[in-house]
Amino acid sequence: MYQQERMDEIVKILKENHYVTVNYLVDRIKYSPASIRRDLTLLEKQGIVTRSYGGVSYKDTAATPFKFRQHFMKTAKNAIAKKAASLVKDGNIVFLDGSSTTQYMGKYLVEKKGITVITSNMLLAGFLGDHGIKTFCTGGSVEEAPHILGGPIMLDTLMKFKVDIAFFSSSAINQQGEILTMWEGGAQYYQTYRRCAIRLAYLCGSEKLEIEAKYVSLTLSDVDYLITDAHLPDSLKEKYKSTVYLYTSQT
Amino acid sequence: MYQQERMDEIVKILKENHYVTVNYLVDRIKYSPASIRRDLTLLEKQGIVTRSYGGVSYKDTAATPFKFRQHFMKTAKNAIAKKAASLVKDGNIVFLDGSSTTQYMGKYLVEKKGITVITSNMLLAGFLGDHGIKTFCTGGSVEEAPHILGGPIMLDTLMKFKVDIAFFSSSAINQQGEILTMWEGGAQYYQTYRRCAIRLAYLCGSEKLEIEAKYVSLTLSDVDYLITDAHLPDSLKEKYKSTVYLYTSQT
DNA sequence: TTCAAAACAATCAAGAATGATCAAATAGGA
DNA sequence: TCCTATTTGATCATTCTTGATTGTTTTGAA
Repeated sequence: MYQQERMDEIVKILKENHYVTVNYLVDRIKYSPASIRRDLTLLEKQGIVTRSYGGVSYKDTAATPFKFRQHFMKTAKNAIAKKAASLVKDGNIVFLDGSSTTQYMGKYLVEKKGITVITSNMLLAGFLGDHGIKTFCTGGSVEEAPHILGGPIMLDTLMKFKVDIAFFSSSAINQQGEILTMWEGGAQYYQTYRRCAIRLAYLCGSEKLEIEAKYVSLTLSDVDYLITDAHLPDSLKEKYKSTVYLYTSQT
Repeated sequence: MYQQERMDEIVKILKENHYVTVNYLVDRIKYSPASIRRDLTLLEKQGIVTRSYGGVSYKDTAATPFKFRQHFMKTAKNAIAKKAASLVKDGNIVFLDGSSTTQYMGKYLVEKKGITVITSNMLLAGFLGDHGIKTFCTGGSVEEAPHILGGPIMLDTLMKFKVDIAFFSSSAINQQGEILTMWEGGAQYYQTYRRCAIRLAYLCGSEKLEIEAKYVSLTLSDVDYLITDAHLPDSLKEKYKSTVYLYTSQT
């Protein structure tokens, strides 16, 4: 059994149980504690699980809800969001996906004139609507995070719009400039964004850099803007500088 | 058992009981009071519980990102909502419109097994999703009330479902049993509900009775259930008793 | 207000889990 | 077949958790 296979097994077990001890995994997978731990370290890095002393739990974002407060905190996500919002022109039709980074764009978007926003984040939709922005919610199935929508209905609705600029975020981006996701359906989402939007902006926190994840969706050459708070490795910079506008926001 | 698992257990116990004593937890979880207390300190820090001398209570408002408290107040709307929810059978596909009355149905619906809910109320969608109900949000344009969706997108999405029972409310109902609305597009909504749903239930607070409004949408003979807290005039009772199940809920 | 009992917080030693390191085992390619 | 690069499991030092002990705070009754 290889590492990847083990990690798949661990995720499978966690989907059934939500929480298991390391010893339980050692028992079931018949590998040394050291190897299991290594797998868990990786899975945690990919954001799939949350480790705790003695065990692991499957990361359901619903367990750690954040209230929709539009702080003016000096976080990395905020700096990225601010830069991202500056790409929106008055009158634009804008799409924001359900990621936590795009949520931070809310408070910067309310200052724009005559824009229309489509989003799959219900909290964000409510916030923008409340602040006088013409807002559409995509609809769809309520996912793990109880305010994010997904599924085919969400994509169907999105495709009804001619979007000027779409903002999204993903699980990871690797050395080759491939935009990756941890879950099977993810690729389809990003590819739909690409089809619907004239300009596509990828928001990438530094924690997502040079990490591997399971599924490939787009490559950097598919996006028009890359907004990050990290310094990209030179290999990526060279390779994509002709296709991607790079913005590095410092906090 | 490790700390994380214990904390999960504590939250689970609190979801059932709202308040428990520390000793009770010690008894049930079979760990030392010191450890239980440590767990509680952490849970309090995370904003999940509130400690008090001798016990803990569950802070359920923090658990949902929506400021959506489902009171058990003895209001008229509540009585109507409770009766309405009793019409939902386990496994049903249910539609709830964006009216304030249907919103009260949330807490009664979380007790049903295997139901699917479609709604144009974003707060309700979040609440139900958070409580483990398979939930779809219709999508659409964010209307005056910043958590209610409407417009053609909303109706398009709704029409994708084969709904067992739909619940809605309107502005008024007149002496002739005509269901009225104050705004131009309203009729189209109700007519769509009728088309999509096998059974249609109309929730009618007493304040809506025998009032005139501008636009006609359906008549009482189009709906299967009329749930109200008011005594209908005999003229209406007579006229429609063969087609409508009438429930009068007293507060 | 005072007092005793119960609950709580702080501290500590023992034991368990973890991370870092390294040698052995394994896989893949020449 | 041999060689190299990677993966694995064992070892050991470190960190974390736990329940007991101690002293402090809160509570409710006198």
